Order: sequence, then C-alpha cells, then structure tokens
Amino acid sequence: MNQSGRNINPHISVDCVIFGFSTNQLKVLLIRRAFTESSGKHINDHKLPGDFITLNEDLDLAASRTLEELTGLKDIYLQQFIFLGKPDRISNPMDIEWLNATTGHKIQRVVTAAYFSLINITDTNSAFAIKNNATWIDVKQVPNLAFDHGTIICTGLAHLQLALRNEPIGFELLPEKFTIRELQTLYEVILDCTLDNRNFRKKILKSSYLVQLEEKQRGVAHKPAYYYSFDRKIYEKHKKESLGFNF
Amino acid sequence: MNQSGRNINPHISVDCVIFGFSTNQLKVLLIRRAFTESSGKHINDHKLPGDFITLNEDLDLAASRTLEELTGLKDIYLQQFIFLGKPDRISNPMDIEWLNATTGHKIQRVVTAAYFSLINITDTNSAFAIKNNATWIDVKQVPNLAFDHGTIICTGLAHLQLALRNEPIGFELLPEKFTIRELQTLYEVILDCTLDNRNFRKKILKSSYLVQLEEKQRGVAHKPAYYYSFDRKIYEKHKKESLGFNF
DNA sequence: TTTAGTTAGCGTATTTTTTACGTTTACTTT
DNA sequence: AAAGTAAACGTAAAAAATACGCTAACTAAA
Repeated sequence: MNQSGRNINPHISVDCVIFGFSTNQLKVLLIRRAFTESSGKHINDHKLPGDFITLNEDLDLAASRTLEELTGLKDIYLQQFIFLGKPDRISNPMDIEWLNATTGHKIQRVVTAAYFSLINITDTNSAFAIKNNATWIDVKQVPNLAFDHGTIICTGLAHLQLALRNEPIGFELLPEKFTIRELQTLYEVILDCTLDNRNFRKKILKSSYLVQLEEKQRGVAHKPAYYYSFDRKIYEKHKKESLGFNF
Repeated sequence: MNQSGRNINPHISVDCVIFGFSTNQLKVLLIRRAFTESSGKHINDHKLPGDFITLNEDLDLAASRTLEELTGLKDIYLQQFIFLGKPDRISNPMDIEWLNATTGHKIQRVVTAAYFSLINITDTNSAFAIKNNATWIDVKQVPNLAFDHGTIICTGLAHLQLALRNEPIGFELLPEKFTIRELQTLYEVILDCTLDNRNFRKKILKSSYLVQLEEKQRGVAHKPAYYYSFDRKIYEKHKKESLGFNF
C-alpha cells in the first residue's frame, strides 16, 4: 500500500499531552480507541491525541491543529518537551495494524515530537471531544495506553512541573477569575506536595500581576473568598529572571 | 539525484550544541565550512555539528555518533532541547546547494532534533576536531552561522541555564578535580551573573556530594586552593527534589 | 434566631537562606 | 622581608520560608 493513503508524512508525528484542571484534579485528555484486529480480537483502550504531519506542515502547527480538533480552541498554551526517535518504538503488532488501518500507509518507523498543553477545561467545547472519542482522565488514574504514551505522559508531567516552578503557567489551566485556594490546589496537584494556605497566599500576593477583584464567591458555607485574575501584561513587564540555583 | 547519495534519511537530522569550558569561558564547538558555490562565490563560514540520521538510526544514537566523531569520546552528557519542524527553515539557496552537494540527495524539507552536550575540553582528542574542521569558540563571540544555527545555540544556552539551576550538571564541563573558584566561574559564565565567592563556597559546601581532596593547587601566587571532586553516587543517593517555585 | 462547621484571611514567631562584607592565611614575586 | 593576591573563615543583617494561632464570614442545621 504505497502512497495511496492519507496525504501525510508517515514518518513524522506529533503527540499532545493535554492537561486540564477540574474538580481539584489534574486531568489529561485521552482518545478512546476501539477496533477489531484482523485476528478478530476486539481492542478497547486509550491513546494520546496526535497525528502525522501533512506533507509540508510545521510541527507546531500540526500540534495546534490536533488541539483545535479536540477542543475547538485556538492559541492554546503549547510546549515541546521531547522527541522520540528510537527506530523500534512501535513494535506491538496491534499498534502497527491499527496505524496501517487508520492512515492507509504501511507505517514503519515514526519519529514523534511530543508537546504538552494547558487548557481550562470549561473553555473547551465538549462537542469536539465527544466527536473525537476524547475524555478527560485524572492524571493519577491513567490506564495502560497504546504505544509508548504512558511514558510520554510521565515525561510530560515532569516537564510541566519544572516549567511551573519557573513560570506562572498554571494560569492557563484556570478560568479568567479564580480564588487563591483554587490556585493553591492547582500547584499542589501538579507539584504533588502540600502547601500551607497562609504561607501560599502571602507569597503569591507579593506579586504585582495577581489582581484582586471586587467580586467574592457566593453560595459557599464558609467565609467567601475574593476572586483574582492574572494580569499577563504586568507579568511580562515585570518578569524577573530567577538567578538562583539549587545545589 | 534520487537515492544515489549517502545512505541517509534526508528528512531527519540532528544538530548538537557542544558546550565546553576553558580559560574561564563557555565555548561551543563549531565546524568550519568552506566551499565554492556554483556561481563561483567562495563561502567560508561556520555551522553546528550535526548530521542526517541513517535509515534506521536512533536519534539519540545519531547525536552520540556526531559527538564521538568530533571528540573521540563516548558517553558524553547529551540532552535534547528542541525539535525544529518548520517546512521552510532551509531557504537560503547557498545552504540548499551545500546540503545537496554534501549529501548527494536533493534536500527539501528537514526536521531537526537539537541536543546540547557538555564536555570537558581537555578530555577531548584534538586530532578528531582538527580532522573535522571543528574549533572551539567563545559563546559570546559566535559569528553568523549557516542555517538557523545561531538561533539553535541561543535556545540551547537557555536550556543549559535552566538545567544548571536545577541540577549540578556543570561538573560535566570540569575535570575530575577542580577548585571552588573554577566551579564558581563556570556558574557565572553560564548563568551570566556575578556570585560572591564567600557566599558561593558556603552554599555549595553544604552539599554532601562535593568532596574535598587532600591535594592543593601549586604554583599560584596566592593561598593555594583545595581541589574538590563531584561524587555522583552520593548525589544520586541524596538527590532531593526541589519543591519550591518562583512566583 | 442561635449554633455549628468550615474556610478565608490576618497575623506572629521561628528558622533557614541569602546577601553583604571584613579579616586572616598562605602562597609567589619583587 | 615586604607586597600583592586569592582562598578560606567568619559575622551581621535582610529576606524568605516555614509553622501555626485566631478572628471573620458565610451556609446549614437545630
């Protein structure tokens, strides 16, 4: 089956670890994959979103295209974190059969650029996800995945953690306005640690780019919290390079 | 000229930003490129080390191969940092002509995996570099380079800085035994900052993986410094995750 | 209406780290 | 022997991080 399948480059693909934050959990968007092998065995598992690039497509644009197909959103936070180039990384016959069937190409060797992206789940249009058999799954409850996607997620999470330590990218996962407790919980689930609420709020309120709104929470059985928003312009203006180093 | 050139995959390449530290300077290994265009114009510039992968070669192994060809060393510290996938990133006719000539392929679109590596320059066998027209150049004095290699170096340096803040990888650039002043200078040139020698030594001597040797410097016109070595086993054993975050 | 439960927010105290800087020691050169 | 220089030892102050108490402010239950 030579060159009669989709108009793709069958050697280069992008995979996306799409992180979202909801109900105090860090979640990842996975695609349910269901098909029947030639042997008659029915497969029902999950995989990461991703696709082969088209013949002349920019890798970053391919990743953005994948995100938009699943969420309906443009200009989503997107960060490369690893590329996978072992010649034998696709060796499971089931995976090979599935790839050949879905691309119309005889897939051999694939080099993959992996990205992680951050989305506020409530911004997404669930119709897109439903149409593509995509579902949000708690990062701590990821099932066994196709290909090397489990490993990719672990690596993506490590890169997300490192990035979050150095830049306030967590805001990409939150709605326009949020409470300090929501921000703290976000940091706790991503960094997998426990933070003291009193020390956390003191620390982040020292920044000039966290803006307290006049609006407070409603309908909560405790003292209502103020809402805050992230002022990216102030952040970019006062962005300071961290000069410290761990030793 | 189809498939009659070198036995390579003409679509995927690796580029290496090889950092070395010498005479208190962070240096990068560049390849001098000299050839005559079909128009008769003589080109004499520099480029990063790199190569196309062979047909079934692992990307990481291709990068290691490139390093070994230039330095004679195996098992060098190697870190991926970016994957370049814009379809039009090779557009300079001179670069295209050079690629076609040196590969024996009609090169069109190239996707490149960029790595940075860290080498103690004195460990290298200069015969290898000489043979390959490679020369060490101060990172602050890099000339205009072929392709997008200038951009790749800048990005590589940023990744090196981030990595150095989080892990003591600077030791890869130093000899087996070194003084604290050498380590400090290394940090200063990579992070592009000035550190107080008294505070720097206090900080790093708190770690258990910096081992003071009995040997001291000789032939210096001031109090001789003690030599130290980096105990990787102690480091791996006591490696502690940094739980802090910048805000 | 009062009470209970819960979290937000304000706060103090202590510890740790960072930063700034002085001084003595120990070598080579003059 | 003196001078010059950097290593090493050190103190002090400031800043940041950590630990934790307590009051305020809401809803729900009694």
